[in-house]
Amino acid sequence: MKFDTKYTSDRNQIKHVLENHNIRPTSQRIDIARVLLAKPQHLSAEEIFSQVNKKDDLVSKATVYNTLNLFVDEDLIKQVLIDSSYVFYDSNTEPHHHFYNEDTGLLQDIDDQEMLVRATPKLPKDTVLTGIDVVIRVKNQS
Amino acid sequence: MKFDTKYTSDRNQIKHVLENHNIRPTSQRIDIARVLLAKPQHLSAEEIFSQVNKKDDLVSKATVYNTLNLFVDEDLIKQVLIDSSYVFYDSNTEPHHHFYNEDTGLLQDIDDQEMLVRATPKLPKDTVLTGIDVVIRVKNQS
DNA sequence: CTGTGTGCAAAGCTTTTGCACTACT
DNA sequence: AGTAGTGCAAAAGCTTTGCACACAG
Repeated sequence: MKFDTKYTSDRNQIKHVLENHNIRPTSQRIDIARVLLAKPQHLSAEEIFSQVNKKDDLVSKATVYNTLNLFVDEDLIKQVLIDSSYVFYDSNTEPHHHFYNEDTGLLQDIDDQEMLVRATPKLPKDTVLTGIDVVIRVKNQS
Repeated sequence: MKFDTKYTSDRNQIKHVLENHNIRPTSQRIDIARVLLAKPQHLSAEEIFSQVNKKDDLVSKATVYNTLNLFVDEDLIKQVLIDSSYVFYDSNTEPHHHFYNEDTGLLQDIDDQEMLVRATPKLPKDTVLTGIDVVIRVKNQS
């Protein structure tokens, strides 16, 4: 698979990425996207908030949350649910799954080629598939 | 597989179930377990809180949360993470996976025999498996 | 009587809402 | 000038903490 060109720190490229996802590129949104799109990564809302406001207080927490929800709705990023009230935002929107280390809190992608899910259950009546989330939980060898 | 005998509404049986899981059977804990163990089901903390306090206010919200965490730690129930800040507590602790209907919010078990997961990725170095969570998201046919 | 365990009010989080403001048309 | 979109303070909601009380040894 070709490397997705959306990863960048260039404000102008980010502006185009946002526009491609039907998101008006305001300065707050560019600041937030700039943190997320620096590379494929998993960040919590809190981490994004503090990275965005590293220099000065530029963007409020409410805006960070609302913007992340917007990005998720527009398929720019994905939510990954790991732990009761701990949500990660994943800049990689390709279908993929995760390792979660319960000791360290580290979240790690599972290489697509290594993961084979034969999920063949009949869906409930009159429903269509929207996604499959797999989290493999591990802990450190004691 | 034999039907798990832990499902019951009998206070005395519940007392024994709690003791088998190293949980002191106080009246609050029996009230909470009684709601969960009535049958295999998925309930949110809020639903459990209101069912427990249906008649009078018997158990505080803090105690409901702390008790649910205790039950999870002692493997009496399982947490299922579905949606940003929506945690279900599942009285079925057998390994199994879930359908989640995004339109209705309904959470449904996937029959073990219908679900075949060939998860063969190499675990991260020096870690051991603790669990695999699969959530298949569906929506109503439009 | 002492030490461990328990329940819950209050505190501390995380997330959403409602509204003043902005900026396109 | 009107209307849709935006950002954020304040509100709401969820979960944990810390401590007074209860209970077992």
